[in-house]
Amino acid sequence: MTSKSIAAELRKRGFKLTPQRRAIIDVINESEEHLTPSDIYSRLQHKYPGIGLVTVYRTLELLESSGLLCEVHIGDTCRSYLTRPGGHHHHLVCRGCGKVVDFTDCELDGLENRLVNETGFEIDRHLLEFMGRCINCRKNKKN
Amino acid sequence: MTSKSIAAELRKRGFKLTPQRRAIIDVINESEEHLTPSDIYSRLQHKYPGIGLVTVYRTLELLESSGLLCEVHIGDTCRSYLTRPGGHHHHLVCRGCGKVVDFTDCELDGLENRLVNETGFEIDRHLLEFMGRCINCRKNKKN
DNA sequence: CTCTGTGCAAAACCTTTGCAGACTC
DNA sequence: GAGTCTGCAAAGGTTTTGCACAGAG
Repeated sequence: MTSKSIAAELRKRGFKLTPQRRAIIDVINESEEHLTPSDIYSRLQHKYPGIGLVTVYRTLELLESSGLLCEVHIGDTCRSYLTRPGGHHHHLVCRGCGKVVDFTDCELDGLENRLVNETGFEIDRHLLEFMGRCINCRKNKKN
Repeated sequence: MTSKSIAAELRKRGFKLTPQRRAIIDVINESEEHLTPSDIYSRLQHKYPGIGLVTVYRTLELLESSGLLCEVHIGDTCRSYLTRPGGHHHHLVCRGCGKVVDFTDCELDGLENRLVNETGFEIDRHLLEFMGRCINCRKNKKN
């Protein structure tokens, strides 16, 4: 998702598009990795000093509740974010460099139906992530 | 996994089996829900007062690194724990009451192979959870 | 202009660490 | 007994909140 379309989406929902929000979106968007709030904050210091950590938190909450960001769970922390390609998708995360590759088709319908039948649950969401090492980290040995 | 076998497992690894650890294991084990460290701490207060929150944290770390506990990610917090049935398995979590049902066969080999081929990643782990409402919460309307 | 957003400071949590004494094996 | 484990206190982080001012629409 481009930062432009995120900006448009925000406007559509009646939120203001401030330079701070734009900067935060840019930082997340330019990264191939998933970023924690402090990651984002420290990257902002270089390019857009003066933005407060509080603003980062508030912007992340806003973007997340609008469905414009998604979380990555696998790995060390559970609070790291990515811009969302839009729609249903899942992540393949590199444990070396943190790079995230998305994929969309998760082939879980059969399993989901079976679980519904067996348990009586009503299922409305699932979380699927793979973790491993990306091709570069495998070559470099380190990481 | 029974608390007895967890205790045995601990001993096998050379850890001491203190009353505090036993109490913490019991509390987690007796719950159908996934529990956060403070959940566990507050349940301990009733039955085993005097145990410190610090001990809860240390015991959770110990149990987790021994593979005797596992985390639940979907939902509000990412730090909630369950005793582990042992071996590869996944969770189906009720958003109403927090109840967790395990299942083992995740049918992800095909998908995993495809991702390996397409991305060059080496995949060593995956996280799969379903969330919904259990049969009781559906009946009760509330939750 | 209005009303949302920001930054600062501080509060509220959550989690980890250091240390002396207690307890398991 | 030896060495791990616990509890307390305190430190270190992270996240949230209150409030006055600034800035987007």
